[in-house]
Amino acid sequence: MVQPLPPLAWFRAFECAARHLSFTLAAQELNLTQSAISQHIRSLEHRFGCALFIRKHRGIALTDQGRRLLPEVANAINILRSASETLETPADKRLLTISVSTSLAQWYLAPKLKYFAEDHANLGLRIISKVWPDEFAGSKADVEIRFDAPGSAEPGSSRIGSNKIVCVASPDLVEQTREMSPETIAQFPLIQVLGTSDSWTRWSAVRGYGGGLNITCNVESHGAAVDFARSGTGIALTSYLVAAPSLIDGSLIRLEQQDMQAHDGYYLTIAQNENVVQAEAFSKWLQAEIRQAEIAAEALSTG
Amino acid sequence: MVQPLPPLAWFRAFECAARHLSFTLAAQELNLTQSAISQHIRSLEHRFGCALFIRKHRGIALTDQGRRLLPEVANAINILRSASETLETPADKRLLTISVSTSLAQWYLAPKLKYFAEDHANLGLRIISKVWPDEFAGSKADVEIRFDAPGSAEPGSSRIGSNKIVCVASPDLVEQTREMSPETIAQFPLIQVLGTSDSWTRWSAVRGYGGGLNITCNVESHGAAVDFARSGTGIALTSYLVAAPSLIDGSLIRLEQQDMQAHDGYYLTIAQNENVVQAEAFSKWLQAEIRQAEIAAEALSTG
DNA sequence: TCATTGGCATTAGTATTGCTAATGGCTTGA
DNA sequence: TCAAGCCATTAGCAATACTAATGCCAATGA
Repeated sequence: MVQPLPPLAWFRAFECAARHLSFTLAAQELNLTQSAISQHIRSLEHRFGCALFIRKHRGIALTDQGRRLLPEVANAINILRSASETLETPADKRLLTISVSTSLAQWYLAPKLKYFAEDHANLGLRIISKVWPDEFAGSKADVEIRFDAPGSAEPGSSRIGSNKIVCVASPDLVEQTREMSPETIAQFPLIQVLGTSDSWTRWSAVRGYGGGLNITCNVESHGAAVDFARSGTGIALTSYLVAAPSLIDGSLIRLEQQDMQAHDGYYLTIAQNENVVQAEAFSKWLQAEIRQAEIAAEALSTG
Repeated sequence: MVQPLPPLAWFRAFECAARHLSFTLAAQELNLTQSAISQHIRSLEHRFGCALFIRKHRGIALTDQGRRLLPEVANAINILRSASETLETPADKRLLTISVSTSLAQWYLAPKLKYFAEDHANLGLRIISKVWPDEFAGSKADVEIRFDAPGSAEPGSSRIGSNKIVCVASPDLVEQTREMSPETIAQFPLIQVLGTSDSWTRWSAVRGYGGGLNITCNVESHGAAVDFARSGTGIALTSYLVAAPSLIDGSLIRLEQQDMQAHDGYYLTIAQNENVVQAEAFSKWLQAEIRQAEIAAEALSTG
């Protein structure tokens, strides 16, 4: 059975106090109070069942045991400190490469990445925007967020966002805020996103609409669909998470209370490498932004 | 400024997991849960800002950084473990020498030391009883408890007990439990402790009694005074802490509600050596026993 | 002689950390 | 298809770390 070693903090307190022959000076060096040092030393002595220092008025002296322990502890601490310093990459030399769908680049990274960057001032960021999933192959990014079908996603990836498909349009185009029927929606010019099965055809089936569809515009991404919709080109059937910022700022409005469950979605993968911690930080930050945007958009549509 | 090192527990978790290539096996070896190991590794990776392991299904592999860190950490841990083992004296080879006044030996250690010994089963105890303070000189005991005057006590010693002097006698001798006046007390044979200024003379002065004193018996210690008082030889003026056990068991009763503040007392000194921790443990135990006895005796006298 | 100073010891209280239990996710093998 | 094995994560609680405050003591200087 492995006997637990004392905490490193106790060893450090001991080594530092022994070097200074002073608890007070050791406290200053280690950014603790003299009380903390005193307690650490005492705990170490209790743990070993022997005194390491002789307490004198205005100072301390090492006992024989303390003298024997000191070089060993100093050596071990030096090894750990050196190893730690070797391992730590200076933050200002680190570059995080993020390969992301243009939709998310446009509607989340462009307007918001500066906030992440502020919190990670010494972290370099390299953003690569891509449209099609196969463009990501061999890209060697630390973080990848690609738009893909469930079965095609990378092993170890996780889906992000609420997985909703919504009908949105510029308020100028539709000139009303009441819920629209599928029949009315179908009368407008429609914007279709290519490369996904979440299409107007699927929308018709889900809504039980059997009439014609006036698809006048095909775009390559949800981000583009949002762009065109904002300019009044037509009604877009698009990803809620991509549309959320525009719903929040009023550039777009939802035309149906009911949303459609998305088949395809955004999948995030983190490379297991020396940047994994930064990649996870970015991933968490982005997903928080998305969630926040979706919640805010939701609040608007029900307020 | 010294950057704090990660806790040793994190390093140990890392080293052990790296050696086993398994968090689960590392947990078994270190007597933790797999969850604890996982969290330690994760914390270490966050601390260093890089991954140390590549997680695979059913196992882990070291990253380049992990491979670099492992020998350094393993070395440091081995140094600390070896140093710790060298320093720890096997408990069953330790002998605590206690040099103590016969009064305390007789009335506290003889009846109660077995309880301390039970809690410290592997600690040898050597009790040396002494009467006169000068007998302690050069005794090289780990703990000394000598009866002394305040000014003569060893530097660094601390006084123990409540510092009260009381009049006690066997209930058979005085045949009453009512408070006795000084005049009545003085009619009885009196037992005097030699070598202390807390004498019947001082008692007379404190009580404002100007008559004669019937001192028929002089003894060399408070413990002996208690002994003689128990056998009905006379009324003893003695230390409350020494008399407390006899007051508790009813062998003696107090004759005055008011006690006299002691001038002399029992002074405890702990040698600063490799037994300091055990000496302190003993010291605390004994003082707790004394306090407990005095409190119990007090409760009886006011109940 | 006495007040001051400096340094260690101790305690109480609070914040932080360490750990377990429970559960989820994922891949592999039967 | 399902069980098994292993890592990841979360919630909750116990244990620890630390500070602030204070006590004690001896040396020093006025």
